[in-house]
Formats: sequence, structure tokens, C-alpha cells
Amino acid sequence: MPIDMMIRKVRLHTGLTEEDTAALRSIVSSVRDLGAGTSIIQEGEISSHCCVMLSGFSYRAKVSDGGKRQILSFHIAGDMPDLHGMFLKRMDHDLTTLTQARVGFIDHRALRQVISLRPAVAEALWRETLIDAVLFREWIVSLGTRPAAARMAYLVAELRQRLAAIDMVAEDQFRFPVTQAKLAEALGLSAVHVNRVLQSFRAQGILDIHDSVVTLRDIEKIVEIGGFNELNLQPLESA
Amino acid sequence: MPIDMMIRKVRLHTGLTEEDTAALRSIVSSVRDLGAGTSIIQEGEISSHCCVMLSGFSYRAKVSDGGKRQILSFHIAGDMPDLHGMFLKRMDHDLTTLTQARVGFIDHRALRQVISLRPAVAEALWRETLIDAVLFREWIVSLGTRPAAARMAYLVAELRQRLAAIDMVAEDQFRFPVTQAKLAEALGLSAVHVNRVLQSFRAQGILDIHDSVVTLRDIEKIVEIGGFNELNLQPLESA
DNA sequence: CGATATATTGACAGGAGTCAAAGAGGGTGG
DNA sequence: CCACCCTCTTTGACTCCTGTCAATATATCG
Repeated sequence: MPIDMMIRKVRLHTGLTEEDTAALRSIVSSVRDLGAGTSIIQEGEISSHCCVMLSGFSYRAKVSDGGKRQILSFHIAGDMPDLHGMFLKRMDHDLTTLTQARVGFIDHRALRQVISLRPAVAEALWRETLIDAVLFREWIVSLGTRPAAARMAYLVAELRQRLAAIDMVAEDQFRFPVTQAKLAEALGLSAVHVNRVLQSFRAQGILDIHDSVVTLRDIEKIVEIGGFNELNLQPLESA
Repeated sequence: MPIDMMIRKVRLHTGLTEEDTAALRSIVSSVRDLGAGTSIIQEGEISSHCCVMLSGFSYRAKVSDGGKRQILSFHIAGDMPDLHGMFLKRMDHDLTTLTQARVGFIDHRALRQVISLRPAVAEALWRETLIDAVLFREWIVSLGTRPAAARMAYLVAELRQRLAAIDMVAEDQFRFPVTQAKLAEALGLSAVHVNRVLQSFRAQGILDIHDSVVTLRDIEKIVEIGGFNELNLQPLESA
């Protein structure tokens, strides 16, 4: 029952009834397995449906003038990374799979209907988009105020927390198939410098990223270096 | 008719009826004039109401570990910078007036009621929060990929566009009472460096910030340097 | 007219970028 | 089974953008 991945997360933050979740589940019109690096939507497109990550990773990215690409966020099972496409005319960024991923698609029209009939669902989804914004804000703080190592640590700490919520963290390890080049694009650093930071972390026994796996050697330190405050994710809880 | 400032903007992006806007207007429970530097809400607070900027400027900010403060966004008349407080338990950032400002307050309960009765209003407000996220994403791109001068130029170009939409730009000048220190906090730079960038812009006849006024000496260049794409704000139009 | 906030300068340090080359894996095809 | 290619990682040298520190204007204001 992979689709329940979506439900699981939405439920985390709200009090959806069984019927509500069933309604959501019922409008997932198709589920596809996409290979790594598949584009789900691109900047400028107008889409008629949105998607739910059921497994795997994806990321949002945007190219700025000069050709540099900025990764805006990583997405995991349960996320609906293009939900906003329902209300904004054009996508303002790309959405691409990072790994092979199972993705469910929901037609905007069907979703609109569920929303109009079920205020609780509307609220839950609205809240999802607001949580998205909370993460963006943290990201802005990271890019604006933290040095390279701290950004790296913060990213790892945040991912760990989000992945833990869907039981994807085991033994202080989690799968995260990202290249150093992509980390660089996410952190606003050069790939070379990402490599150096990573090596320093390895040398200090703080963390390691190897073969698509992140190993947390010293969580306390990661959290400290990254200035990660779990409380920052408290506002995510329902009002 | 200051409250219509709110309506004007919300209408920009949607097709609210006259009754819808009237409903919104009717629940503004109080309007207050706040002095510059007044805190509207602070991180961690749980609020029972949200606000609409009717005049003046405000900004969202967040302090990261190490005491550095990051300004997340500036807000102008028509904005509802803490709308998300209705659905997220705690504020994840501060909201402070930059200048003297007239602010309208709306009770969450009243707003919830209007929302539940008027789907169009719900959609319009949801969209407002999504537009917020669009701006955050652009901001992330700026911080992650652009050098100091470009960030500065981008900020000016974005503000210009937003202010123009509410007729607050005249003769290539607009009021924006910000100190270099605050610009630094917004741009993720040191105040000293902001000063240097500004001087270089002055010397090149590109733009000038003086006595709370931004003067655009060469808009084309500002847009070019900042990598500002007006199309980026196209997605803001209704779907 | 001091007192406090903001803007400006200069000297210096340092984090991060760039460039370029060399390893390391992992497939693939002969 | 090995050569070859491609992507990703690692290194080293050097540059440079931006930060830090500290001192000096300028402004503003009671």
C-alpha cells in the first residue's frame, strides 16, 4: 500500500478523518515508476496535475542567469512538491527525480473537487504548502548566515529529521543518493569546496556520505555545527 | 479608504467578487498605527490573529545560531505577512515594522469563518501564501548563486516591481527606508560590503539609496545585473 | 552640544571559488 | 578479461570576493 505514504505524512500534521484520506487516495489517477534524473515538470510549464512522492527522492531546482543552478529543496516520500502548481499559473522551478522514484499523479480538477467538498483536506494541503515555506525560510537563513560546514550539517540534520518521520532512518544512517556536485548546487557552494567540507567531517568523525548513504557519526555535533533546532520544526504541528 | 489596500492586492491575483472583498474588509477588527521598529509578532509566539499591511514597510527576520540575523522578506501595503500563523502553531520568525506603518488586524476565528463560507477567499489567500513561497525561492537563488552586487540589484528590482503594482513608484524613485545594516542582513552580507557595493553602484550611475529613497538611475542595468526576470513573477498570475 | 545611530574608509585576513590534473569506480564492448 | 569511457571524487596551487576590525565622518536628536 504505497499510496499511504502520502496519507501518512499529511496526517502527521492534521486530523484528517479516514474518509478524507480515502478521498485523497481515490483521486490518485496514476502511479508511475520514474528513473533517476527524470524531469517531472519544468520551469515555465503549466500543468494540469500535481504529484505525490511515494518512494525515492526528487528535488526542486532553478537556474539563475549565468547558468548556475540552485537546488531549492529535496523531497521524500509523502511530499507533494508541486502542489502550488494548482494555484499558480506557471511553475517557477523544475522538479526532477534524484533517484528512481515512485510517483503518484493527481489531476488538479479532481483535487479541486475534493478540496471544495472537504474543508479538512483543503486545510491539510494548505498547511503542507506552508510547511514548505517554513523550510524555505530556514534555507534562506542557512545560505545567508552560515558558513559552508554549517550549511552542510544543517542540511543533513534537516533531512534526517524529515526522513525519521517516515521511518527512513536506521542506525544513524539513511539513504540519500546525491552527488557532491548536487550538494554544491543545493548549498550554494562549489563542488570542490563541498568535497573539502565532507573530508573534514570525515576526518573529525562527524559524518560521512558514501555510496548514496549518509552516516551520522556524531549527531550532537552535526546538530550543533548546523545550528539545527528541532524546535524550528515545531511550528509544523497543527495549530 | 486604506483598508482597500489589502483588497487591491488580493484582487490582483484573483477574481474575488465585491461581496468577497467586503467580507474580508468587514472582519478587520482593528487598525493601528505602529511606530518604526515595532514588533508585530516574534518567533515562537502563538497568535490568534493575523495582520494586513495598509501602509508602510515591515520585514520578517530570524536569528540563527551565532546571533546573526537574517531578514527573510520585506513587506509592503497589501501584504499579509503572517497569514500562515493561522495554520502553523508557532511563528517561525519575527515580524517587525521597518517604518511607521498602518496595520489592520484580523482574528483567526473570523478569518476561518469567512474562508469556510467563501471558497474564493480561501483560494485567494492560499494563493497569497504560495506567492510568498515563490519569492522565497527567488531569494534562495539569489543567496545561493549571485554575488553581492547582483543580490543588491535583484532586491531593488523585485521591490520596484512589487511597489509599482501598488503605485508606490514614481519617476524611477521609491521610498524604502532601510539602513545599510538591514540591507546587509537581508542580503547575507556584511554592512561594510553593502556600503561598498552601493558606492560602486553610485559611481557607475546605476542606482542610489539615500535618505530612505531608492533612485533607479539605470533600470535596464539593474535588471541585468540582478538577473531579474519579470517573467519570474508571471506565475503569480492566477491559474 | 554631547550622545547615539548610520555611513564611510582603509588595512588585513580568510573562506570559498576557479582551474587543471589525477584518481576511482562502474559499465560496456570487443 | 581487459581496454575504454564516463561520471564522480580528490588534490594542489592560486585568486578573489567578502568579512573583520578599527577608526573617522555624518547625521540626527533631545
